[in-house]
Amino acid sequence: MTDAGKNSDTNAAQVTGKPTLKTISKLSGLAVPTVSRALSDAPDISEKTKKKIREIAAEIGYVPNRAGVRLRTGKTLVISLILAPDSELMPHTAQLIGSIARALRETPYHLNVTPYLPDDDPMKPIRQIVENRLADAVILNRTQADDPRVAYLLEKQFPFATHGRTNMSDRHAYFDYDNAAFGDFAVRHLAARGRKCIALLAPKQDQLYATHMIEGALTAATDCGVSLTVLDDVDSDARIDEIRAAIALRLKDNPDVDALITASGVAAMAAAAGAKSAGREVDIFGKEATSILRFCNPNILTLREDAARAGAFLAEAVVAALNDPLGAPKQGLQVPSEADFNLA
Amino acid sequence: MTDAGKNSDTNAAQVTGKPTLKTISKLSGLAVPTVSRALSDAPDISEKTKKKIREIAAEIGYVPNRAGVRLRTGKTLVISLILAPDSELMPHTAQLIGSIARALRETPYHLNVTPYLPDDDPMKPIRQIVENRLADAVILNRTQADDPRVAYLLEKQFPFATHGRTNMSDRHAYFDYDNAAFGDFAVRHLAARGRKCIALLAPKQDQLYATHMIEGALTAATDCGVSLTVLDDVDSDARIDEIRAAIALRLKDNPDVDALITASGVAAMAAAAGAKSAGREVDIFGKEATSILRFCNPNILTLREDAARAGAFLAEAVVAALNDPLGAPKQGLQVPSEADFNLA
DNA sequence: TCTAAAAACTAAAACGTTATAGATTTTTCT
DNA sequence: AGAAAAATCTATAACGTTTTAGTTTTTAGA
Repeated sequence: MTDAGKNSDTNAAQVTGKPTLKTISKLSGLAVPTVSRALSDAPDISEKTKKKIREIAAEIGYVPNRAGVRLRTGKTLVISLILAPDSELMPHTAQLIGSIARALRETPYHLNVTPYLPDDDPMKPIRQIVENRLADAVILNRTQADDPRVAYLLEKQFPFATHGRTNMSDRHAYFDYDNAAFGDFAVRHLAARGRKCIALLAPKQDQLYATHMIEGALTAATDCGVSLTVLDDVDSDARIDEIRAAIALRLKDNPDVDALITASGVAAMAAAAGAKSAGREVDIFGKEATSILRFCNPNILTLREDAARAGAFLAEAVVAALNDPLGAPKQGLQVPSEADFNLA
Repeated sequence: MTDAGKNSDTNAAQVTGKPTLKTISKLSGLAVPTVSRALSDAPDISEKTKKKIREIAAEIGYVPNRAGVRLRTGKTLVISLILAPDSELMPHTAQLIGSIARALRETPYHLNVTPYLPDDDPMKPIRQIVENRLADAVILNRTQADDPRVAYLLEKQFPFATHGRTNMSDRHAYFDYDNAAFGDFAVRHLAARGRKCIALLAPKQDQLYATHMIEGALTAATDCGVSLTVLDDVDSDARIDEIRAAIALRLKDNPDVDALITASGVAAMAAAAGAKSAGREVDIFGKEATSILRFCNPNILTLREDAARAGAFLAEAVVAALNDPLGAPKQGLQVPSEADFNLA
């Protein structure tokens, strides 16, 4: 066979440099497309050939060139995490990022990070990614109930998953915490400690998690026969002293309040300080905080959110959406168990 | 000219889809390489042509295809941030990531995140990136004094920057905090408050920042006439109660200690709790903590580390290393000013 | 005005991959 | 044994870019 002869001529040569399909082609005497199809387990390649090629590939440590794949297929092999400005300041975000990236190691996808500034149009990075095909899918790490980015991605049929639900959640993959259960648990726990007048600090914005939290807290309050007031949350972007002062003010305006539920760890700490400076003894129940809050005074009860689990789930969900665009979107909810609470 | 004629024939056609050099070529009647060279401002293209091509490119919103560039040039246009397992748990890491990525928006580079697990070989991700050319440069976010990754990258002449100095720092770009100045300031401040017997919790490992911290603290202590003891830091991977207990134990073993300096915010909080549970009144000075620590009891004095500045610097430093591999590596040090301290 | 040099442009090739269509070999069936 | 069918493999082309080595045009020089 002239072919085999021609190939074996060049066998010895050119084994330096990063191995490519061409390298395997030369070493095996098979054509480049055959090698490609063998490695992708195509049906029209014999088992014997596949085995041989896989062995050579393993031996020389062949790794597909991403640029080649990308150019040919149009896939970027990149998943982009859209980082909202305020989430950079949340202690769990690094863990979320790390766990997404770690889960993606099992896949061909790499994680890239796309942040934007408070003044930026949140749609801009999304549009750039979709229009210029900078990624195959995106993960949104904080969403609003009516998130225009979600609407856009759904319209464009661009694969994505969100951290936090939206009004369109039945149509997309997400991971969220069961904030209704949190509100419920917090109220019941505080009621069991003898608290009668509980205030919940809820953000003004269009945030679904606050809605859920309030729902859960309200029904539990009715159930337990305690009162529940919803107060405007303090501006978490403000300076820390201002937060404390704002909370002290709310407590003065509501003299009967003997317990506070907050949506964030920072707010919880500020609440603790605000309560102290107002000379009030209140229980504080905070969400989304690190366990170090236990060391605060007054004690802060917290719900531990499992960012690592969220990240792993989001990675799997978004890869599932890529592999099966028509399948049902993966949806996960962390229902808090007793063990997730750091109680005093 | 047959050429112009041929091109104008197809002018109207094929303006759909993502614009490429070919699109501009057709619209302008110039060859693809001419367009390419015009856009990269090559010397052998006339100004008139350049202007024309740039206008068309802007009008149709041309963005170079990354896969094409990547395949042809071998550059990935990616910078990879190596995320150490423990840094995922540090509150500043998300901000570091965000600020690196934001700074890179001014460049053609994208940021991707490569985490590894405590059990993983730290060299593995680095080797993969270098050998398979998964990125053009890396940023290491925590380094040891004798970091094998740094040695490897130097040997391979692979561009990188580190967050934290090493023993080889004169040969690579880095950003670090001036921990000697921190140690100095902490001791002087505590001495000024009347403390006489200060303990510093330092990690056992091969960490240069601890060495610097101790150096600064020791000279200041001699200067101020107070005593300084260096104690083994507690294992920050341990459960939070264990950290607290470990600190209480150290305080019992050192009955004269009336102030503690810690290297991390978590340690500072644990120290506060440990001191309280040991019934001791000590001042605590912690580094690398969020300002919420101010609300703790006992009060914690902290040095604010500017993660955003670190990230922006690292991004610039690594891009500079890419653009000028032979130039002097960019090195930055955050020298703490009075304003960086959150004092009680 | 003619030639040499400089300026401006183009043709061809290549990076590594995969899809399509076609070619060859082997197997199966009569 | 011969033809049809199935199995296996290959040649070609293309994705979008840039580099190299030309080719053509313009300018400069005599």
